[in-house]
Amino acid sequence: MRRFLDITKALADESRVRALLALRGGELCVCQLIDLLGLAPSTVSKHMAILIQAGLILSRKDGRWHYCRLPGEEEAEPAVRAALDWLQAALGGCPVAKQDMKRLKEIRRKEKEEVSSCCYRN
Amino acid sequence: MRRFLDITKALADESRVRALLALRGGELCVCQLIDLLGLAPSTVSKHMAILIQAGLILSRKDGRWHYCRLPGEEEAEPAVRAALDWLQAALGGCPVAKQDMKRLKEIRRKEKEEVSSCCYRN
DNA sequence: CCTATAATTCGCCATCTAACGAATTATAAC
DNA sequence: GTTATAATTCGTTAGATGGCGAATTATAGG
Repeated sequence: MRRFLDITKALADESRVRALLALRGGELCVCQLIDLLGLAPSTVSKHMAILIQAGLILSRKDGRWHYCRLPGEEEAEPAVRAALDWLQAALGGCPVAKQDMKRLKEIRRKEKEEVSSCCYRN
Repeated sequence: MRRFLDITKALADESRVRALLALRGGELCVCQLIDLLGLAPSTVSKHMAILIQAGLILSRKDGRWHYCRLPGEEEAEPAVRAALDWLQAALGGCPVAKQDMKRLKEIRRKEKEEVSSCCYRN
C-alpha cells in the first residue's frame, strides 16, 4: 500500500507528470528539466527525488550532470511499469506533452551548440 | 491533463483506495463505508465526492441511502478503466484489502439482521 | 407532527505540499 | 587556487488536504 501511494502521490502533480512524459524521448539532465518546466532548480531537484523514491525514474551521475531516465521494461517493478504504461496511454498525445516535446528539441539543440563551442570536447 | 490529475489525486489517499477496493465486492452505502473506514461521516462524504468527481465511482440514491459502486466495463472512460485495473493488479490481494473484505462480510451481515428485524420489510 | 437515521455542507484546525531564495557541495575549466 | 556551473539541502511561506464536530437537509417510521 505504501509503495502504491508513493506512486500515486508522485503522479498527482503536473510538473512531475510533464517530466515523466518528457523522459520518453530519452534521458535528460536536471538542468534541462529546469529549463523545460520553468521552475527553480531546488524545486525540480525535489520533484526528481520524489519520482526516484517512487521508482518511476532512474538516475546516474556524470561529472557535474545528474541524468534522469525512465526504467526499461525489465528494470521497473510491475506496479511502476503499469503506472508508466497507463500514463502513456492517458496523456501520451495530450497538448501539454506535444508542446513540451517541441520545446525539448530546442533544448537539446541548445545543448549541442554549447558542446560544440566548448573547445575541450572537440 | 486536468482529468488525469483528478484521478491520480483521488488515488493518492489510503482511505479512498480502501473504499475502491471494498467496492469490488459490490455496491455499498455511505454508512457502510463509514463503518469500514472508521472515519467521521463528513470525512467519508467528502472522500466519496472526490472519487465521484474523478469518475472512479458512480452513485445512486435510494430513500435515505446513498449507494456507491464501481463503474462497469462500458461505463468508465478509458483512463478511469485503466486506473481501476491498475489498482486491482497492484493492491487486489494486499493485506489491507483482505482484512477489509473480512470486515465487510460482518458489515453486510449486520445489515441483513437489521433488515430482517424490521417489521415493515417482512 | 415528532423523532430517528443517512448524508451533506460548513467552519475550523493540524499537517502536508509546492514553490522560492540563500547557502552549500561537487565537479570542471582556467 | 580561483571561478563557473550543476545540483542539493535548508528555511520559509502560501495554499491545499484530511480530519473533526456542529448545523442542516431529506427521508422513513411512529
